[in-house]
Amino acid sequence: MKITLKDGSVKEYAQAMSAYDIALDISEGLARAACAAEIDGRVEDLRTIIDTDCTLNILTANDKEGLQVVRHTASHVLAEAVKRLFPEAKLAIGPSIDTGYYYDFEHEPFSREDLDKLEAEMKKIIKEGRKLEKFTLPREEAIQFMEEKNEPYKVELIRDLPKDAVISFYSQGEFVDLCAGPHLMSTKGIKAFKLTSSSGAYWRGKSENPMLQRIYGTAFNKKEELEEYLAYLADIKNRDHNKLGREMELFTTVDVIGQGLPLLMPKGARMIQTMQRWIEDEEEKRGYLRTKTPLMAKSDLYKISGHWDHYTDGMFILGDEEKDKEVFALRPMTCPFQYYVYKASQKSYRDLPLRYGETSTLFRNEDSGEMHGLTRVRQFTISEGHLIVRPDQMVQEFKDCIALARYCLKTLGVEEDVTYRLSKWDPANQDKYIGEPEVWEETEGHIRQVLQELEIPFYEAVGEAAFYGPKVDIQAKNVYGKEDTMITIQWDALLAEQFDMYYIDQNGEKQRPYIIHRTSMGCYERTLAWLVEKYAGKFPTWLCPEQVRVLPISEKYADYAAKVTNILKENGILATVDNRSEKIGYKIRETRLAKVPYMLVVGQKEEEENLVAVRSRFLGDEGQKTLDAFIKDILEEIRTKAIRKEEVQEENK
RNA sequence: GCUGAAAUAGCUCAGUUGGUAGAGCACUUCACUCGUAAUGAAGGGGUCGAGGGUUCAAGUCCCUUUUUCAGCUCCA
Repeated sequence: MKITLKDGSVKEYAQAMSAYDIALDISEGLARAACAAEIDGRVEDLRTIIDTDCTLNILTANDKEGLQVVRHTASHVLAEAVKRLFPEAKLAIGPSIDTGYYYDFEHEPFSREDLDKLEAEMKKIIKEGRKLEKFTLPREEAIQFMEEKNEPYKVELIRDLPKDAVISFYSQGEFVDLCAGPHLMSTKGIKAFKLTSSSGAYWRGKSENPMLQRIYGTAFNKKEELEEYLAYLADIKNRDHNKLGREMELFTTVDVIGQGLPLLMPKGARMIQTMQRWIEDEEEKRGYLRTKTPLMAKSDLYKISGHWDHYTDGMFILGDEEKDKEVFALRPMTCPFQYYVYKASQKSYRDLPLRYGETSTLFRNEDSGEMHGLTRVRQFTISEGHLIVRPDQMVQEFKDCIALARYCLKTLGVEEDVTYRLSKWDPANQDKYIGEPEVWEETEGHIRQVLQELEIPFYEAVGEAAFYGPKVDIQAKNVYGKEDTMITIQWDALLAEQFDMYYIDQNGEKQRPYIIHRTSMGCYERTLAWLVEKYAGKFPTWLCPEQVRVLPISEKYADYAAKVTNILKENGILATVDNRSEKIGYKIRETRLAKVPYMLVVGQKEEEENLVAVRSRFLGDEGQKTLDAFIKDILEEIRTKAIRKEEVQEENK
């Protein structure tokens, strides 16, 4: 609820609220309060933040901001518990995060048993109902205070604060922490919490800094909410592509093949084939020309492209520059290969734009700790493309690339699940990039304008550009909330120069083209992973590696089942038959667990009348149909790439 | 790359202080010929991720290594 005060005085309001046992903490520009108060005869747990404009925000248990205050306070309680049980630990930082909170400590790694002990200690601290009180110190005294407490990380934090900053601390009994707040007034306000995990984390997020131990926890206002959240965590594990994708036999990994080199099994490979055929045909319709270029090249090529200077760590290099006459590298991108396709003949301004597309396998030597399922791998295949365009065509072509990307997202049913990022260079880190600052500012401005004209909501990120140009990245989150780039569209006004690409204009003069680097659907492996998690394995029919399974009631009807299956296959439908001598219930169970959209049960009745009994994932038992009618319906569903929202909810027995 | 955890049958997992490797599912065979989420019986299957060490004896203890997971860092 929000209350605007009549007289505009926080202090007067504070007096009035004291009737409700609400304590106010009035300081620089902002007043904060938190309490348990009785309102309208009901006791509610309230946390309030009062702005100086005297609008009172009462944060109840359901407010996101209120919950973050609870969590931040829980992190202080955690810090106190650690100090009590492990006095030698040094404190770093402990903020609230989307899913809860964490606190970093300099200490030996914590075990699960340690976390359990810490939870018990936190419970005690909460029960003690410690009052949180804020006080401030001048800079030098604050530094001295933390030095006395032997907290070097805190001292470093204070030293980095602006010279004129007011340095605030919160105490809860004998435990004091450097903190800007806000906090609950009492530790009693933490109603339900849990320490979820611990792991190493670099001090201030820099890998050259010492590694601290981070303890993650979460907190909620009600026990039920905490339990719901923990159940949710367990549930999303079942959608995790890395688990479900292996269970469904979409992919696997093998020790002796190596990290980041997943094997796509028949079902996963079939899904990728379906997507690849679709994308290649769609790009053809949009004026793309196919190329197929080598997976490796001499180092000379990468020296021209700039990759040898900017990206050798990320490449697989074959050979040794000192010993070998020629050194090769597996390609980490397709750009220069397609440039040489362009350069193979002289181009007129009339030839542009030229849109080259390639289903391109790339190799990137990711650090060993980075590999994950199908989303971070060392070899992957991407719907890559480069558009060579005249500067006057650039904006329109860039828009068309975005339109193609959006079409792909819409068709896959994921258009609502992405965010658009304008990835810019970092002016403070210019040696990571090529080209002049003015060019960067200008091209970033063009992309910004394109996004605005298309009315696409986006955010901007410094330091995320390619070394040759800014880009639009279309980002998606996995089930755990971790973000990955799915699609990228890059504006490149520089590489044509490096490769001496040109076209002849109306006046017979050489001109530099611009280049758009883009993906239409992105990387097939990563997209597959995304779809597994989006649909929990229950893919739209057109994407399913097995669309129909024919189930004869008994072996007597095997011939009819085989006939039905063959007719389906002749119609391009991915169909299989289960001829085992199992009961029909058993076969149905297995087919459902395999998430096959349609099963056709055939027995005596069906064989006699040339029918099939349809049971689908969407509607359950759909009754008997002629085979022709079924084929007509499913082909229409596949042709339109329909995404059917309805699913029969049945228990996993 | 860093920190931590893990690796036992195709899968999910059990395996006490070191003393002859287990279950369920799956698989194979046989019987049953079944009408919409698990028919019954029997059987096969393991250098306990790999390499080295300690010991009379190692799935178990130690070292190295590979892979997987969580997190950090990185991701042109």
